[in-house]
Amino acid sequence: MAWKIEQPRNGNSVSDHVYEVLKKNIVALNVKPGERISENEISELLQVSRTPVREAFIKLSKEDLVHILPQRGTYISYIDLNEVEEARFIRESLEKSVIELATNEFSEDALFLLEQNVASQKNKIEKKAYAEFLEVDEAFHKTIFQECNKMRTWSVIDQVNSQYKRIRVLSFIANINWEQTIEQHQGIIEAIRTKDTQMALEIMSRHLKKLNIEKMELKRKYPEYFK
Amino acid sequence: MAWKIEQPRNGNSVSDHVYEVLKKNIVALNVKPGERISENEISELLQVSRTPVREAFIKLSKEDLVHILPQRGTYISYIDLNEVEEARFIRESLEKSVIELATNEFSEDALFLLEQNVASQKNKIEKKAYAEFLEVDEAFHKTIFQECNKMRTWSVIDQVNSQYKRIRVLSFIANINWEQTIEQHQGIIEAIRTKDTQMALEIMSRHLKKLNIEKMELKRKYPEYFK
DNA sequence: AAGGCTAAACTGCCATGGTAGCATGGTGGC
DNA sequence: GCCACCATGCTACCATGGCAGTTTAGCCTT
Repeated sequence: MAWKIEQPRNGNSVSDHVYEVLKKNIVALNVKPGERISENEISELLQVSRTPVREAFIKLSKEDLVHILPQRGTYISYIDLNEVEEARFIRESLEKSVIELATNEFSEDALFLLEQNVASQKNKIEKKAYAEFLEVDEAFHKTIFQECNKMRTWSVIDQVNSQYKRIRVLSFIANINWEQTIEQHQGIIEAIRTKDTQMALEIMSRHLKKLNIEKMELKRKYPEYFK
Repeated sequence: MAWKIEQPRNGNSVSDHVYEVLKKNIVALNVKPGERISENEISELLQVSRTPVREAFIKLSKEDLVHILPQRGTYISYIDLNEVEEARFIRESLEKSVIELATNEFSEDALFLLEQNVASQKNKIEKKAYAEFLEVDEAFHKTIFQECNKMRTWSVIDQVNSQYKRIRVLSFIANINWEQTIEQHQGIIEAIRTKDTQMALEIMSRHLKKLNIEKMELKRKYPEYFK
């Protein structure tokens, strides 16, 4: 129930703005799974009419972040481990395909960007700025897709992964080891640089499978968030 | 401009109904890329108010089937070969990952379904029922995902592929050889049965790369549909 | 005290009206 | 003939009202 709504709408339409505010709050677990929200409630909260709110609900339901029951109510979805696993499966498949491209051809400039990014990651961890770390982490992967000219593929991942971003937020709270994540990122850079496809595939695989180990533990610790 | 709107709405909401009617017509190329449509026009055509039409437009724009220019108009998207290629890339990646699962474990019942499906494919081709063939073809692939318990992955493909379904419709008109497609389907079944992962991967790869060859030719033949 | 009924209070859904932004076509000035 | 200007008519966007279906609360009956 601790909504954060302070962000301004940068040129976007009202509808997009509502969508983004809601999405951020859901993913950051500011609003708990199972909680009921309504068009009226949100429209008052954000001082807009019900129409854009409704449109935002529809978009969110397409990503399974909310669950609309016609004439009954709209609820924040519980985290569904089956769904998270399939999101991970999809992501692994696509990331592997792209990293394979990356080990064949990758510009120096983009490599530099990745290096910079990892430096930033270390910085965020030291400062214990976990939320910011997550963003930088995402940016790392996104950069690879960008350089391979596969931005649409990235947007597919981005969509599917709103699901499991919530799990990563939980990981923070549970304090999983981040050093390993950064090491893996450095390994990926190295593999791209040396054009070692096998190495890249293997690291990426392990990198994304980490989540598998965490999942069960998190569900045990925070059962109220799960289905 | 030859809309087909006769289908009844089966329990769906009005909004979903409008969405599906529009999507089918766009994919089937009943309405040409570049053409302008408006909330008013469609709402009159389907005898509903503008709200559900607008919601349908938003959904379609998420799949890049239409292009919304705020305060200006909404246009049917041209077929963008770059986009089609990326859709193909995504599909190849995911289909390969799933077919690998399928060669490890697949029930007899599901294998039987696939056999039946291929029989149906032959039938459709003989009857020259091309539109129906496309549906059965889709069902073939869908069945594999279903058996592997990866329906969400399928829905990702389904979404991304509305793009290139339009190309397949064009393929009909151009009369590409369908026998090869059916042969490949049979090959996939055989590979699953014998648990021959390598064979399955290779056939699937060729199966989906067929489109690559057709693309350029189709663009040459029907430039008015392309960007 | 417990169960059953009704009415009020919700929900999301759809219709409709108003508005700002943009395209277009025509007019007047040069 | 050319161009700046403005009126008109379009668009998607958002606000608002009414509605049918559902939940819930409270009263009444037993």
